[in-house]
Amino acid sequence: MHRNGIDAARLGAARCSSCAIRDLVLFGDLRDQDFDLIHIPIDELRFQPGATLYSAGDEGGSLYTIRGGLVKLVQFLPNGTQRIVRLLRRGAVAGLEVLVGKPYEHTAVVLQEAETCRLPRAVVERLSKETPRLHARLMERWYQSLHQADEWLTELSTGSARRRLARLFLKLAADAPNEPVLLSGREDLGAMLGVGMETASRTIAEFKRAGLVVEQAPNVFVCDLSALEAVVLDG
Amino acid sequence: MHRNGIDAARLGAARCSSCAIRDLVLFGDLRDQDFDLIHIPIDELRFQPGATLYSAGDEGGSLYTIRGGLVKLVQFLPNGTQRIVRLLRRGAVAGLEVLVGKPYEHTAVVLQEAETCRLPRAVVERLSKETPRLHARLMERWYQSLHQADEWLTELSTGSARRRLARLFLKLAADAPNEPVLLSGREDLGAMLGVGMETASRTIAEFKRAGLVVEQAPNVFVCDLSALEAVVLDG
DNA sequence: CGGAAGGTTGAGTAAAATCAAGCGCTGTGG
DNA sequence: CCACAGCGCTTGATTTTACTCAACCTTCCG
Repeated sequence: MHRNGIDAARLGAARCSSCAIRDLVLFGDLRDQDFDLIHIPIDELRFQPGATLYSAGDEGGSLYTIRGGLVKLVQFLPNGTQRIVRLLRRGAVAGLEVLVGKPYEHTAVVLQEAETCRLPRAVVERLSKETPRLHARLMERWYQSLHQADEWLTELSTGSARRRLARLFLKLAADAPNEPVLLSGREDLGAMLGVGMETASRTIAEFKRAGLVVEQAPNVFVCDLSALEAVVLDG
Repeated sequence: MHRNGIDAARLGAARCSSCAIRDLVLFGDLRDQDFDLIHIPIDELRFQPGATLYSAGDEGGSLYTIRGGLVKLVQFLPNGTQRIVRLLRRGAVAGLEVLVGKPYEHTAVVLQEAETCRLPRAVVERLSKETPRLHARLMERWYQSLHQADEWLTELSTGSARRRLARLFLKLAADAPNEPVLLSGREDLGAMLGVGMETASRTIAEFKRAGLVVEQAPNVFVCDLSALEAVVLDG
């Protein structure tokens, strides 16, 4: 089911050559002449929190470059529980699997208002045939995803709940220290760390009591990074 | 440290055009003329159990196509414990990360005698520039790795040790039912499931008592697949 | 024969799941 | 304006699970 129609706001056709975050996005080092090859417009879409970019099992029509905001990739287990396998932020690409002809593997749900560029599969395939520059970019994106997947396993699914939570905070704080870390509810937190939501809640509470984090507003955390480092190491 | 010199037996230069598993390997649909582009020989290497293809942090010189056997990719945590993040079998590629200029992310250790083709980075890059056919193959390999990483997280790092073990047996038995499943020791088993080795041992013992598996010889298991399915579902 | 490595098993402890109750918002309708 | 239902979160009590430390048992091999 495509909820794009109701959840997404179309901002207009993207003009990649004047993209503000050109150095980050998939099409970043294409040239104007490359774009002459395609005549399908690339839509720029804005999604509100809770909106779904696509659902697991859907036939993949498009990739999405995340220009801003936060998107979770969720995988459902047969038994009904769900697990968040990755978080996508500015510069990441969602839905790479459509390039090998597979349906979407995850459900992509927006956590923080997200701006995206929707790249129809045909466009990427066409450009990919013609311009080797795009290949390097594509491989980087595959690599980023794989790297994050491995990290997720070793850092967020190993050790006690305390350690996992500490590592999550550090990871989220990494690219913007001094900025508070935004989360999206205890349920999601549990699904990221592979623990129950009660355990997530209790562990957060414990961190707050110990002064490791301060919850400024619901789901907005100021972190004591060096203290969190200590938790990761000493337990 | 390169242990290849002592651990690997060089079988000779590979002739891809007459490869026995041509439809599986990375260079499977290249043509003779493609190979004219390179003059670096591709070595065919055989590794004994325990041998290391490469170590995490090494500057990546080569990719390895796994032609047979079994290889584990291990990631070490700062605290010293290790976690197996993936298993590579026939047709898989190890060390893709060198294609984006990164050092190896994991240590690749042979579990069952492995036959490999070592593809120097320069060869893959050169061929990749010239022949678009290789791109599709490369993307498939990235996809396979990413897919397996996600599966590993949701299936082998979620739920009780019983469920995880059952899912592991099912996964290993999947592509050759009726064949016994080969494992490589309780320590590795724990590192795959993210549990201690004692827990792995106890859980195996429990499965044996319940008749879910029979250990024909050390680390050789005959599995009752439907009974294992039941464990995954009902706990 | 003795030693080492891998495996098993037990007892005690720690951690997390589970079940359940209660709290504090927010939005809705009387 | 207040009552109340609903949701997300917290917290407690209990049970289950896995970790830890330790002993012991094989098997293999010098």
